[in-house]
Amino acid sequence: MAQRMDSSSNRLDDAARAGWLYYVAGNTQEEIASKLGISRQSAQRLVSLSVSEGLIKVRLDHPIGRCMDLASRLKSRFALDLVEVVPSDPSSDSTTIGVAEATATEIERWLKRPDPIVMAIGTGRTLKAAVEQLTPMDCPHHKVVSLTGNIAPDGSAAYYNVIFNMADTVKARSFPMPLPVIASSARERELLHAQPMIRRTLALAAQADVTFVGIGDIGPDAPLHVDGFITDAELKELQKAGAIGEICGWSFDADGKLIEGLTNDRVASATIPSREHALVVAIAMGNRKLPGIKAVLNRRLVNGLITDERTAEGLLKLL
Amino acid sequence: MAQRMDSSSNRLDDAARAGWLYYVAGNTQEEIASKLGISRQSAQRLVSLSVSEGLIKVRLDHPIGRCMDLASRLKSRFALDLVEVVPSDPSSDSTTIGVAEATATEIERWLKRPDPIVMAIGTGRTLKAAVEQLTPMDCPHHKVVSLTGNIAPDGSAAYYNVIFNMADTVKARSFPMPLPVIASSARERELLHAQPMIRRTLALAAQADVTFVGIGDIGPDAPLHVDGFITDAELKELQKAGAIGEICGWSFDADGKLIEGLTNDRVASATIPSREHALVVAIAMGNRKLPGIKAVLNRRLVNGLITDERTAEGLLKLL
DNA sequence: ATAAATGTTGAGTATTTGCTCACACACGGG
DNA sequence: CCCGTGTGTGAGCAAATACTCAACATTTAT
Repeated sequence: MAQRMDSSSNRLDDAARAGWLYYVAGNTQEEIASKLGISRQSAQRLVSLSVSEGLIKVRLDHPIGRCMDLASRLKSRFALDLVEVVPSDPSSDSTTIGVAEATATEIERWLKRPDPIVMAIGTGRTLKAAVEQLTPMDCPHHKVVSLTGNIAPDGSAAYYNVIFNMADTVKARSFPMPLPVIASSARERELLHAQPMIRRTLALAAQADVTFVGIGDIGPDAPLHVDGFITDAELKELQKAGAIGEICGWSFDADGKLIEGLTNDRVASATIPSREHALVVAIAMGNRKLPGIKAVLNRRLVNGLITDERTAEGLLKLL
Repeated sequence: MAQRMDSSSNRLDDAARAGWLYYVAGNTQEEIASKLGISRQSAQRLVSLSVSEGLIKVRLDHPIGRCMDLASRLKSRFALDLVEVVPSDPSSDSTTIGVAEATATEIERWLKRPDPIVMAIGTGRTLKAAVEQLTPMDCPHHKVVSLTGNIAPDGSAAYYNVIFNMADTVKARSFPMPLPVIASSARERELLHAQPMIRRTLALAAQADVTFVGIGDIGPDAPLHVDGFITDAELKELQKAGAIGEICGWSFDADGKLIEGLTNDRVASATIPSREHALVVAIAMGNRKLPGIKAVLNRRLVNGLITDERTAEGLLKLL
């Protein structure tokens, strides 16, 4: 007489059945056990087996599901600690929509902590949009320090410096940098950085617990140039030297390596805090920034990224 | 300035995120809580929301998954309490493969119970195959009662009567019916049923806790005819009267209604136990039996069904 | 403007689940 | 035939999860 089919396939069948009863039918493992005439533990093992054997597939039917999938791939691909991928709005070419809100949420998450932290903030349109999304809070125990100078070339306050807005909204102690973004000479930068107050601010920035920076591109519409921090000639020189992006004014090439000389000799911003000791989050989206983001990630300059779906896809596709 | 997007979509987003972290990334709810900066309870609610909102879809990548899906549809469609759908072997046209094993499993499940039960058993090829799959056990506390006579027209033991095989294998107390399947006349049936021993057996069958019956077709190869219980002429008459299937010899039409007169006046089998008080499981598969199964289910003659994938599909497709 | 209705939250608690361990049983080699 | 070896099993326990409740916030209706 035909013997029972071999037990291994039987076991997988049982596992499938148990998994189905558990995940699809919503049975408890004890119910499954009694239905299958086995002990609860065995039911548990079967359910667990159905998962480990890959019989059970869960998927998330929500736009955000895709985002989180991309996020987790970026995370492992670039050894990141924090990745937020927000849904892309196909009908918008804004470079802040979504990421601004997400960044605000992430900033608030840090500011909600009861223990005092030091948060460093870069500059740029994206960060400004993010800070505008912040909910007013009361965080006198936190310190917010700017990584970049807040003086525009014409002597006015740099429009995209966000430290004041931020400090206002969240009532934290703020540490702006009363400096130009790019000094007129390397010598001037040394002098400025030698001032005790600036030194203290720079030191504070260096020990930030968390840092948020934007990434600028060095294309024809480079923000550094559009905002008047660098001249047409300086932009061209940077491009010729291979610069494809900048963070807080520090230009880097396609490998994420800082350009030697040129404007980098005069950038008055604090150096980007080390990702070794803290969370350094880059916020950037859009095709124009793609090569810059790629370079930053490859070079491991940051360990956090907030971007959108489309950009995330681009990053992963570019190998 | 644009306000935060309305909270309902935000909430669903969070739910999706939580659901993703929970089901896809395998985080614990406490981890999710800390990552999202909310309380553990809120994380639990979000996860639960993601499920109840249908954001999370689980599916089973195993042949049996389809079976259980079919089973659950049959269950609700025909108000059944037990449905087993086994995978179909496309390369086999056996009418017992799979269902035999499944039936054996189900029978064993009942026999494993420590409290004494009464199990009624019909007859037929399918049940015979099922009983042959039974694992030897020791169940002296249970009673197994046959629903049909075990005497073939030529006076020999009916081949497909399974009560003896079964009792042997599981060591249960057995109650066969020393009767022909179909008496020679209505009057003879009355006399036979009036015998005290038969009456007791019939009474026992009527109070069975669980019943397993096969379904026979009334086509050209009707088992009743092939096995010699009815003549060619009787088969034709039944067909003309609209019979399309039989259980334990009781013929019924496409609505599941018993044929009046003809062989049904002489069927010596016990009446099929009522599904009101017990589990009555029909075991049947194959296209030939499809109309019969359909009729039985529509008429609610049984509250259990063991069949295969293909047949289950057929049943659901036929309206 | 007030009250009712609705929804959200955290705390506490009961239930459910995952894990470890010791043991039993079958299989295959010496 | 006996003895590893390895697989499966159940008990017990720790962790994780689901549920209930009361308080509070927010919206809606009068």
